[in-house]
Amino acid sequence: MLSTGLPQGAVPKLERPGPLRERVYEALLELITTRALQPGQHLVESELAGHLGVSRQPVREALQRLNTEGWVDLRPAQGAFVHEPTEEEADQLLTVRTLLEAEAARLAAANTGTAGITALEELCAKGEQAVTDGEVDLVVATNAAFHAKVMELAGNVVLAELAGQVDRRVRWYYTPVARRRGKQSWIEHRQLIAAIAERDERRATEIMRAHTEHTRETYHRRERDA
Amino acid sequence: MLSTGLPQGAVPKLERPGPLRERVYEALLELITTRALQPGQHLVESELAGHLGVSRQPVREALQRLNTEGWVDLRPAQGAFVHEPTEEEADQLLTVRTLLEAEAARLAAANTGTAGITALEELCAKGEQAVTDGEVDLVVATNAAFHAKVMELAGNVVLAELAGQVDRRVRWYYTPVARRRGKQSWIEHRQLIAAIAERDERRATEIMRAHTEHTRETYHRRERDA
DNA sequence: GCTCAGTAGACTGTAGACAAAAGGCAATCG
DNA sequence: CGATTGCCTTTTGTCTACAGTCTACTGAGC
Repeated sequence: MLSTGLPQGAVPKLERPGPLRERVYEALLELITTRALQPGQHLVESELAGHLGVSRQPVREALQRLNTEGWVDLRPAQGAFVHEPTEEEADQLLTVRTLLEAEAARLAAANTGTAGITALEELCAKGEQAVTDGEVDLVVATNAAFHAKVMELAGNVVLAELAGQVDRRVRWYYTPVARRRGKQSWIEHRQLIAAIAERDERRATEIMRAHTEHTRETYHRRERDA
Repeated sequence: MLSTGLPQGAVPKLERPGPLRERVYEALLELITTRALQPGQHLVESELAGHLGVSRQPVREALQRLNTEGWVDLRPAQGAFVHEPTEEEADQLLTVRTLLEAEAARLAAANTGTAGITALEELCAKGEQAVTDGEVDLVVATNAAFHAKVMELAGNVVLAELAGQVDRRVRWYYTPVARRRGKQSWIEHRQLIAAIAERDERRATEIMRAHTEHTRETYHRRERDA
């Protein structure tokens, strides 16, 4: 037992910077997803290293990880290039996402208690408020949080990890789309919550499947309009 | 046009050693999956480096990749440890595998032509032969090849990549199990081929789902027997 | 005899240096 | 004038060295 009078939560383990490669990884991912680094662009290690104020090594390690996760292509003896998404790949990725999210919805319906329902409703309310306020960035963030919460309630760590990666890439490809469908999206979220609350696995699966499929449709509609 | 009289296929691009980190990665993965490196074991970089005849750097990079793929746990400032699979994790992994394989079966049913069917039948025949001959290792390898072929016929690269990783880990956890169910497994494979040939997506999905679920049951039965 | 502080060892995290390979450019030969 | 070949620059791939940190052991004090 600690004899100090310090409250437990107040000293959260002496915040340490964490491995440098992690921070470089985060930074690069941020730069890629925000389009600061454009698809196809050649990433030079020494350049990035100088720009971030670290040596080449952490940059290398971050690039390797980004490579295995599909964000950059690492051509041997030539360097790293920001991955260029193709139509086909985006479609395939969305198919997988639909699959994972639908399963998460099913598991969430099977496991979730009242506490989880409440949390989902709060996120939903927050998102709807953001839509009416027209705060686009907040809408997107809350949407991501909502899906993450469903994934958490599913209680499958492996599934969550995979879905996390797929989701982030999908969001990268479909950024312009996400901003288009605000209101309808949250109506569907409400339906999903209802299905989970009633522990109706089949309905939760179907609603989530339809929900993510709508994103695909919106994308293709945008394609035709453009 | 080349004016040399060299036959095109005879010089297959001058097989090059490939990046060192790749080979280290392959080597370590082999050592882990074959249980030469046991779960929980502490992997010291310099030790591995000396053993493989390379410097620490490629070993580091290989370990990082193994970490992101879930084979080793990388505790900060302490080193790499071979991941110790838990009951829960194995179960979750199997759930995800069922999901991915079932979807692959569905897509394969939607896309596959006669050529693909033939290839599957050949693999199936090979597997059945191996079962009757009692060549356990060949059975396992052919089984993996069969599933990989289905995944290829599905034509979804993203799905294939995810499934490849999940499959390999599942096979690691369930190695003892895989050797138990030989004959029944290939009967189910035959049913799957029939469903794909008839382009019956729903039936293909269900057969594959049942097929992978049987693995889980066999595992739990083994648990009780032990 | 037990606990705790101090110290030594080992390992990782990071930086810097060197060698090898690939691509581009210019000069030269047909 | 065009194609080819050789050189040069740039960038990666690998190795070695150093600093920070954690662990485990030893010895002294209670």
